[in-house]
Amino acid sequence: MSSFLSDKKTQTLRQYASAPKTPTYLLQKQTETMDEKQFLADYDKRQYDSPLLTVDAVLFTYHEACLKVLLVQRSNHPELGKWGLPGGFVDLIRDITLEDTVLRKLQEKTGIEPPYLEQLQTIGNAQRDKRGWSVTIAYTALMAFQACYAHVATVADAQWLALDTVAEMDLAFDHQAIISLARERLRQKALYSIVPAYALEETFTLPELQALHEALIGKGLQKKSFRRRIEQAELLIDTGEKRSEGGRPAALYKMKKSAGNYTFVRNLED
Amino acid sequence: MSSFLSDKKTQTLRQYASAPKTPTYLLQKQTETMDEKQFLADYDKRQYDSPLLTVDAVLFTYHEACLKVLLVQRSNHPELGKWGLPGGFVDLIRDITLEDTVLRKLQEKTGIEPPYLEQLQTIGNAQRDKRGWSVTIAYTALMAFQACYAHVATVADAQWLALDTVAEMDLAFDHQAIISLARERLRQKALYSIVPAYALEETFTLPELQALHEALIGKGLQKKSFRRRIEQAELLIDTGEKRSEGGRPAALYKMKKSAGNYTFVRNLED
DNA sequence: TAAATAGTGTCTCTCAGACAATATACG
DNA sequence: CGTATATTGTCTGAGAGACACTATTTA
Repeated sequence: MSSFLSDKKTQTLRQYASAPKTPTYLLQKQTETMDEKQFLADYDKRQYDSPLLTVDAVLFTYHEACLKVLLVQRSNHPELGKWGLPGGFVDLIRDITLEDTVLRKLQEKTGIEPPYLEQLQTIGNAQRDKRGWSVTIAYTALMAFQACYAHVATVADAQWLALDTVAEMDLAFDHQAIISLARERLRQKALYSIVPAYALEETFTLPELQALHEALIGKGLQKKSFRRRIEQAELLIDTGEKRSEGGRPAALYKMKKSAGNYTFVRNLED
Repeated sequence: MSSFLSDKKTQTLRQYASAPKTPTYLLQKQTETMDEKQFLADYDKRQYDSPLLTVDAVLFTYHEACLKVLLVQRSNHPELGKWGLPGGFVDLIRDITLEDTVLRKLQEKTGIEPPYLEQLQTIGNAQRDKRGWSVTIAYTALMAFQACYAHVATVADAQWLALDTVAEMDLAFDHQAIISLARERLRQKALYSIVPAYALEETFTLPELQALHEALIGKGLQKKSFRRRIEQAELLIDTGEKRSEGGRPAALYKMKKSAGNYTFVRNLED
């Protein structure tokens, strides 16, 4: 606490080191607010040439034993006609945060807000967009296929595409690389969390969740190990319902509120 | 592969769905390049009001049994006089990537490039800067204290401050929160990697590294466990040198090239 | 009953935690 | 030698991997 006070003192002193000898406590309030008001009034951020700023989302889902990602076909230059990630510009009036921007864009395409949204990475350089220096803040999102299928079907330029298919396509900008990055990060999460469960319906079976993790990790997992760790961490609630897939019916679970934040201390084998 | 081709076809067809009946393969090349050229010529990104974009770095080091962060005192409005993170605007001419921007800013203050630099998080909202909608791409960086001490001493507005001291200060913008975020992330890394080692000199002892991890985690660690996992993963090179701290001299190690990327499958206790 | 899918029992092996024991400096 | 710090030995326990076994459904 004493270090705090002495730091504040240093701060104030340095700030007005070369100012006239008026008592600091008077000078401070006045000049500070005046100067700042003046500054903000004069300030026009357009005088600084700044990079183009966009927000993009890699929205995954799992449907019919297949990882899919939502793409939209570009209706504007540049890269007109190519498929790419849903995204766009920040609306300085309507959006309060960057998440608002992503959610708004995803809402337009899917009709709903994804239950999982996390910032992935910001990519910015001089070459990724022909218009010049450009920055995109990329997000990873997960949602159930059924929850938005009807709405997506009504949006002419939006479509769920299997990841394997997407890998062969010529996407806009560096969106192919961004998808790879998102997938790799999600693969990691599959090793130490059950975050991928957000790509399933609200209730799901354990074999279903395991299959999703296996698809992400690219390798089979031991049923026993998979169940054991989830049971011990008490991440799921047994709904009591069952779902049959031709054999013994499987128990239907839903996630506990905080299940997405839980991380196992020990990873699954890579 | 066939799905790839059919996708491309869809793409082209959709793109010119309402265009005249000229053969597509002719029409495509022409109109596409023409339109795009025109578009890029007309394009002036300043016509779109976009958020203010900055880059900031949380640069940590470990010196005298103490975690420190490099802060600079602001010499401009807004928040003039307050201490904050080193950072600034992208130089659209000189910087090719966002990393260039951070490295340039850190170079100015420390005289060197940090051996560890990783994107932390991008924070963007309407309130964090009085000038309006503002976005900062925050990075975490680590470097040795000695490597830059001399240069930092020559920079009047830059200073290493202990994290405990910083926690009590009134920093510019949301920099306090960004530092917390960076610290928390580094704490996590201390549980499953030896990334914190980049905050030490190029050669260091194991007790030294352990002390750093303990400072980050906020809890004592078992010497044996700590050494064992590092030895088994073969992350360090024994330089053969020793350093004495009053008792038995400790072996001096340096990191292998890829040691920073290694993650243990099993975390230390939280 | 056979096939299919779900779920369990149990052994092994790896590795972190605990802590005692030993090693090598300096005064 | 006594003190300080570094390094090792070794036991315990948690939890993942392997895989065989049991359970519950449909055809």
